Amino acid sequence: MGRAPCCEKMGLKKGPWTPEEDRILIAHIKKHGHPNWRALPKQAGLLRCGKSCRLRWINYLRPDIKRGNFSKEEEETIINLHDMLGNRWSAIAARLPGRTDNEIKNVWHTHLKKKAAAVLKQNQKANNNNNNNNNSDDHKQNSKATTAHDHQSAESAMSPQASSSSDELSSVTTGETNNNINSDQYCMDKHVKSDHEQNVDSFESFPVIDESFWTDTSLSENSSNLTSDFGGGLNEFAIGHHDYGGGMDFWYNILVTSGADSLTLPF
DNA sequence: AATTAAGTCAACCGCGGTTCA
DNA sequence: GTGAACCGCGGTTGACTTAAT
Repeated sequence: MGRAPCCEKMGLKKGPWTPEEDRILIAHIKKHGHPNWRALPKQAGLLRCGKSCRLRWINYLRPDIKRGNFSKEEEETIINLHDMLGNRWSAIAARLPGRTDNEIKNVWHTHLKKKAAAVLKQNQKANNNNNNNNNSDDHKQNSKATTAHDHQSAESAMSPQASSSSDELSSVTTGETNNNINSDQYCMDKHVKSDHEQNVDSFESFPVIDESFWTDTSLSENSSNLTSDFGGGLNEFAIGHHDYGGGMDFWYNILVTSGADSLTLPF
């Protein structure tokens, strides 16, 4: 199927935006919104393609953009989420209010990748020491490492908090959320899991879950119980909406069932 | 002070998914 | 059912800035 070019190249401007262009774009969106990005530049009198306008608005001009350096909490959140989600920048950005996927992507490639690699190196060193001291732990470590994010390259699977067990998955959230989740909320997750604690071992032998398994928040946003046939030894999974209130709408549990067994993983 | 290398980040490109006629 | 149009995403580029020599 032939695809029309995203915009007519003739006469359209490229490169950095001028303050005047910004002003025009902001004024137009304030007045008319952006129901159709392709038509917008023409209506606004901008010599840009719709794509360029959209990008400029999303990444720079939107009023709810948070500018400035990333906090330590935000950086840790990105590392943890990247460990879980891989390069799904928009999904990561959805959990960091005011930050854009582009900004997060840049910060990852410039700062955090190295940081995470250093942590990995440290962990590997520590693991080696542990292995030398106690070889009987090997099996447990390895089986626990076989989780949903295990498909990540070594480069991305760095975080000690998020990568070692499902307990720690529950700590992966935004800096904002970290501030909001108190120990009781953690207990909620842990309690759910402890009900199934005796089942955990049997789930450790599950096949690696492909990245496509993870659903976007937008998908599960409106469904408190999204269930599906999963196959590959799993009969069903469900994504449950954790309503903590106070901005915690993006917190989910994942229920995985296999035969009579089931396990709820906080997400 | 001049040059080069490394780091940063805004913007572009191309692709896949979705919608609609 | 098909194809065109559109949107959103992730990868990449390249201009600019800063640090090192």
